[in-house]
This record gives sequence, C-alpha cells and structure tokens, in this order.
Amino acid sequence: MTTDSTRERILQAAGEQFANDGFAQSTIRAICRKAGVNLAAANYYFGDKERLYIEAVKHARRQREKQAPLPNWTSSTPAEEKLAQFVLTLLRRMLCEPGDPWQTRLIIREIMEPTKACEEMVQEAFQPFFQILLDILKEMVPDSTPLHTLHHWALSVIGQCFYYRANEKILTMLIDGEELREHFTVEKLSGHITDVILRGLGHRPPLSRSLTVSSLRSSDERN
Amino acid sequence: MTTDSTRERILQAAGEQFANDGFAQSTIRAICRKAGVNLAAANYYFGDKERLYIEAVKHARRQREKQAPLPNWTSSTPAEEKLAQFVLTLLRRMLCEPGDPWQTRLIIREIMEPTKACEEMVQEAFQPFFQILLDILKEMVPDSTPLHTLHHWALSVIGQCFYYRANEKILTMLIDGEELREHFTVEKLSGHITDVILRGLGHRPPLSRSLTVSSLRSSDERN
DNA sequence: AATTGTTTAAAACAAGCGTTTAAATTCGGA
DNA sequence: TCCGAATTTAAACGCTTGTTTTAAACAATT
Repeated sequence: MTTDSTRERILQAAGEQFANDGFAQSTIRAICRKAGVNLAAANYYFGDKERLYIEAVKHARRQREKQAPLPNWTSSTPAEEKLAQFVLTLLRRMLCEPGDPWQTRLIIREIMEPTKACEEMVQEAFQPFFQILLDILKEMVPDSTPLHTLHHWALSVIGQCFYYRANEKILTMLIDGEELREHFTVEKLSGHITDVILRGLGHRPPLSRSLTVSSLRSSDERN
Repeated sequence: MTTDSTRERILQAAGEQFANDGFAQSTIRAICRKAGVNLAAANYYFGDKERLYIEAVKHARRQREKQAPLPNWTSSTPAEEKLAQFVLTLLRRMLCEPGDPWQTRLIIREIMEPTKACEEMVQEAFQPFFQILLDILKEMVPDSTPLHTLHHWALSVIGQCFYYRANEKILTMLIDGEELREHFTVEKLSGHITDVILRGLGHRPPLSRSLTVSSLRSSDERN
C-alpha cells in the first residue's frame, strides 16, 4: 500500500532527524524533505509534531530490540555466564555496533530528557530488562540481601554500560583515539564490567592481596 | 557597576533557562524577562544567542566547582580514603544536594550534546579531574598495570556516579519512591560505588565465598 | 553646561516554524 | 466506467523567533 509506505517513510525520516537534532531543532519540513513526501503528509498521518515524535520513538525501540536480543538461557545456565551475556547485550544495544543506528541515539535522548514517549518505553522495555538483571543478581547474593542492595548492584551494571554511550564524545577528548579503538571495543568493555561486578560480588576465585595483582593482570590484560 | 550587574543578571537567567529548556527551546525574550532587562540587552552584551550560551556554560562551570570542592589531601592520605572522597565529591556535584542548582543540569546537557562550549569545559575541568582519579587508582594497582586498564577502572567510577544523575527520572519509574529517598542518598550511593571499586581492585580484606556474603551484608546493609 | 560613551526602551524586521486549507489527483469497488 | 473516499499537492495563515533599528535616558568627564 502507498499509505503504509508513506507513513513508514515519514516515521523513518522522523526518527533519524529527531535522533540527530532533537525534538525542537527538528522541523517537519526537513523530515518530509528527507522522506520525500509533501509537507502536509506528516500532519495528515500523525496529527501533529508531538504525536509524530512519540510514534517515532516507539518505532525506534521496536526496531532496536530485534537488533540485539538476549540469548536464550536454560535453567542450568550459570548466573555468571548470564551476567556476562547480559552486559554484552546491553553494551551492544548502547554502542550499537556495527555502525551507529539512529534508534539508540533517539532512545538515549528520551532517557536524558523524558517526554510523553518515555513512559511506554520504560514499561514495555526497560522495566522487564531491569527485572531480568535483578533475577540474575539474585542468584549471586544471599537470600537475605535486601532489595535496595540488589538495586544498587543492578545500577552499577547499567551505569557502567550507559556511560560509554552517553559520553562518547567526551571520551574521545580524554583518551587517545588509538587506545579507544583497540581497548574500548564492546567485547573488552563488557569483559571489564563483568569482572568488576563479579569481583565485587565475590564470585571470582578468593582473592588475597597478592593474588589480586595477578588476577587483575590476567583479566584486564588478557584482552 | 551597572554594567556588570546587568551582564551578570543575564548570565544567571540564561544559565537557568538553558539548563531547564535547552538551547533551542530557550528564547532570548524569556531570558531577558527573567533577568529583568530589556530584550536588546542580551544581544548588546553577548552579540548573539550562541555566544550567550557559551558564556553561560563557562559561568556555570566556574560556579559549580566552588560549590563542591575536593578535600585537601596530604601525602600520607591512604588511596582508599581519597577514592571514597573523590566518589563522594563527584556524586555531590552530579546530584548537587542540597537543592538542585541549575549549573549541573546545564553541564550535563553539554556533556550529552556537546557544542562549542564543551571543549573549554573538558580542558579546564574534566581533564584535570579525570587525572586526579587516575592518580588515585594508580596507587592501588601494580606498577605494571597498563594505562588502558586504569582508564577502564576510572570510567567504572565515573559511569556509576553519572548514571544516578542522568537517569534520575527513569529511576523514579523503576524504583519505589520510598526506597529512593531512604537508600539512594549521596552518602549511601558513594559508599556502594566505593565498595564496588575497592572490592574489584582487591583492596578489601581477602574474601572467601562465605566471607563475601557477610562482608556484602556488612557494607551494603549497614546503611 | 555641554559632550561623550554607555545603557535602556519600544518597535519593527525578516525568516522560519507548525499547522490548515482547499483544490487536484489517485485509487478501489459497484 | 463512474463515483466517492483516500491521498497528495501547493499555497497560505498566524505566530514566534533572533536580530536590528531608532530614539531616549543616564553617567561621567571636561
């Protein structure tokens, strides 16, 4: 149908534009130009700019989830392995290799400056994803661990992952480009973050002070 | 001088406005109304909107630094203590208790979406601050530790701190308000983050698996 | 007291915005 | 084939924006 094609083209163009320039700086004129449709088409299909934005965010989230899915785990999968894969998946979504799809950029924008589109996103995506992480962590701490402690650890995981995406441009100003390319890949970062959490939870071979030194080297330098 | 007073008032009003609504959404009219000066005054003093924005960011950074300074350390201050105080200071700046001064909000905005004002900020503030953290960490790892490993750990520190500020609104949707108020204070968060890093670096009493459980409880539940 | 440079004031300008309108075109089913 | 609904088009509207202009008020110096 021509209808869906036009609607879809607007949604795609709007997503890219909003991701790049934000809501206020993006103009319906630019979006329609990019989509190759008439100026009035956006209002025709979505009513107004705000509803177009909300639909574009939903559209982006649905697309993004398919691109970096969590693996399937069995009941016998060790919690440590699940954590490692969770971190890897989260980082993949954040850094969205290869390339730099606009979907994640738009979602990050919505996280930083929540609008009406945010609620649906949290309910449909973040909340369940957060719960999966909590369940993994729950397997690794004593049963008596209070919920807020679990939350602290979960946010330590997410915070570390989030930062690499959020402050991408700042990073390039603080750290050498060569080093970034070699040591800040998705795989190496997820390895490091998983290590930090596992060590913190005491899920690595018992550490003496001297062992720490060698284990530090073996885990962070093996990359 | 009336000159400075007017200029200062515009700078202050512009900072608040830009922090709340962003560059594009803020209007010179609103800024001048808030500052109680004539519309033309902003252009008179700063030339155009962009230069006003840049000056407002600089102004905000200078103000913010004074509000939450790092403590003075002697050569005998243990690295662990310096780390704890570094984290506490960083969190204070991020969460900017008490109240919610606009300075930090403006800076975060600039971090997330860097403009011309960003470079000065990184060079003058972030770079030195980052170096202080690296120096602290360097005391806690073997001399042979490569620079990129140090960078990983430093970003683990900053990432965790940053997240609580960046995703403040998302947090209130994921975690109960009562729990947030009680267990997500600057002090408790900095305690947790410091713990994560110290444990990761092996700077806590040697952990066996069973000891881990009790030390986990003692450090995270003592709050 | 007159002059000079600085600051305020009100109004206007041109440009760009989101949105609406109304006519033209396309399309599917009787 | 023809009709009515759906879609596309081009033009315009009303509004807000950043910026400029022009004149008036003020302060300090000579």
